[in-house]
Amino acid sequence: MPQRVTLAMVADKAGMSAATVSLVLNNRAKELGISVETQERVRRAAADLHYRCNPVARGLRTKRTGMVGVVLPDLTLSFCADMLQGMEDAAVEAGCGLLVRTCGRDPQREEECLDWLYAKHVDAVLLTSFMPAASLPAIRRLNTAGVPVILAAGDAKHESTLPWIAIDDEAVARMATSHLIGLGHRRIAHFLVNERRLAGYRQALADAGIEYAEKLVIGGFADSLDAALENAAAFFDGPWEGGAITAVYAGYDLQAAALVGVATRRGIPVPSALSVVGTDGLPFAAMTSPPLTTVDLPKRAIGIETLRRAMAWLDGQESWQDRLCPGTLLVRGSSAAPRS
Amino acid sequence: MPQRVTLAMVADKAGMSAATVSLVLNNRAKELGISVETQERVRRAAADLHYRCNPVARGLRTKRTGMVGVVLPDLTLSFCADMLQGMEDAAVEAGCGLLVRTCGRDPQREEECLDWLYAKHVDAVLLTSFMPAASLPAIRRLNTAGVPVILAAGDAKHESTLPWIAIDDEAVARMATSHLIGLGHRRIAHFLVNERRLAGYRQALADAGIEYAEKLVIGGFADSLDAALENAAAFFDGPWEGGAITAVYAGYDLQAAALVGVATRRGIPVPSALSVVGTDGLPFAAMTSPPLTTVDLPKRAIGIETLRRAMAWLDGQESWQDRLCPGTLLVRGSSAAPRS
DNA sequence: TTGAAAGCGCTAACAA
DNA sequence: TTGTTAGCGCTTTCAA
Repeated sequence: MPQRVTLAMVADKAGMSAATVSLVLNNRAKELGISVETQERVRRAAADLHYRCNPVARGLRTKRTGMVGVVLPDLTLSFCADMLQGMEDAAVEAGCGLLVRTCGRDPQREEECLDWLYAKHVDAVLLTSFMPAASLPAIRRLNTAGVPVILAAGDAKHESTLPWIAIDDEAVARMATSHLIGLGHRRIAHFLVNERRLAGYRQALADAGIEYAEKLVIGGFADSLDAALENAAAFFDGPWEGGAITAVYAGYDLQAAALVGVATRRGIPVPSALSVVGTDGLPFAAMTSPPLTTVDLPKRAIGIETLRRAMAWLDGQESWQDRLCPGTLLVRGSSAAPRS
Repeated sequence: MPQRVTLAMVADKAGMSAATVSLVLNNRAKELGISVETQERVRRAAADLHYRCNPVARGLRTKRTGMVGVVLPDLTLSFCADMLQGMEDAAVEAGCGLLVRTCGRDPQREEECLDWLYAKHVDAVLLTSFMPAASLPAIRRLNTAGVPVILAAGDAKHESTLPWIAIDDEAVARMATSHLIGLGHRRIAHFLVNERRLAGYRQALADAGIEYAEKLVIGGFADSLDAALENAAAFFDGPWEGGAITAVYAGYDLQAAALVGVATRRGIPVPSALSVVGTDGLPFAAMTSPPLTTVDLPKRAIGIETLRRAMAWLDGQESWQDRLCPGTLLVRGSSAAPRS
């Protein structure tokens, strides 16, 4: 197991002191007026030896590890995985590493993750949380140590106290609902996700002069296919009333897909007897038959944006531009005009 | 921005030397015979001050960063994301961190990722690669520095030269094909994934005394839905011959789902006119109608296993038990006996 | 324009 | 049984 190449070895080979080598390799030659010849010698030696700065030693001095911590609920959710991929894209660009941790939906584990990242001396933390309130103490601990924590696509409740990048849920829901209204639907049910999507749904109705009816709003958020199928079955057995409702803004793709599946199985043709619109843009939304009309969410873009914000903060540009990201309506086969 | 607590501060508070504190906190008190009272004092002080060892400083001394590098093609693929989640599960258990990097299907980027992790001084690397041959130099560089590289669910070609944990593709394909044969199918097409799955498919046929026909094997691996749909269309226009084939072992869920979709659209009932079996156990496989019969792959388990192997290696247990992991047949709606 | 020296926080010989 | 000492490899004044 041969030694890794150190600064001292490069200095030796170049016949320079380690200090000079360090300066040159960190591109501070210009500002300090180091002779071009010296620079050449140093770079040459470094290249010859394939020198790579040891970030551990550097970190000890500079108090910067070049690593950003990421806390996510679950990589198994394609939403999270996509966002993480975005963060990774931006991390490569920024030259930093991503230290990843998952915590399910457990606030206690979330706090543990944050504390663990604190101990690891990451430079910043990107957090996607359903309830950041619970781990506020850990967040504050990080902040106190100078580590920014940025909320990515998280719950809105703490948007005011923490920097964040989020999905414009209201616009997303409005877009989906308006699409259905534009097709001619008037009685549109909504499967609840959160307050903001509900608000968007209501707004779209209001804009079109359609009266809001509470009984058309269906709760019981499903986080598994089985739960979504049950919700769907209950819907057809109840609120749907054999056709009184001609369209559903399902709020999220899992539920939307379940509705399409159950409808098909019950001989209710989609979209002719019932239009269904989801939200998320998950892969399986394109695989149902008919394929799902949905609002694609910019998961990857949010990841990129969040990482960039963190880097900007570390560079001293505290331009805390919190941001709402829009979605994109993908019109596919599950929505159409109601049959008259 | 208050100082973080250091060992020296704990030593001060406990009225002990830093060395002693270090020893106690690293649980080496017993072996060195440090008095119980001293231990108590030290632990108490550490707890009072909320001391957390600085892994950067420790890393500089011990040459261990407590971080494992992970190189994956793309987190957007649920296969990769699931495996990463497994690695994370095991990493938490092992107390180490995961430094994640993606490289697409680009061998050059793969090599860059490996070199980057080398520079970061990770303790081990877990690699999922379609063609590890290309980055063998980078792998050797890591090995030379004492960093093990373990192949997770990768290509088999280099299984002999690198430690690996892989999917038992042959068994998986045999399982899927045998399921169809068991239902009574004799003319079973296969969409190609790799040599081993093909071998498993052939073996199942041979076991049942069914003759292998090359024209039933269909190439053109699809890595996008569109490509898979095209493949499916071509299949129905060609080899299927209006019903000569009663079943397909599609080799991977994306292709299987596309076949089901296209069949449905063309009025070919699944499974009564055509049975379809996939492999992967991807989320969308449960959302097609009918839901897909598939062989679920133990993505998460592979992730766990790979990380554990890496830790075992670092602990000096070089028990290189390379391992083939089996899949699990999930019988759902897309497969049934052929109508006679 | 370059080098010498100190020290980041920790661990591991070696002393005591 | 505990403390002293000497670095790990790097950056950063300060001095030359």
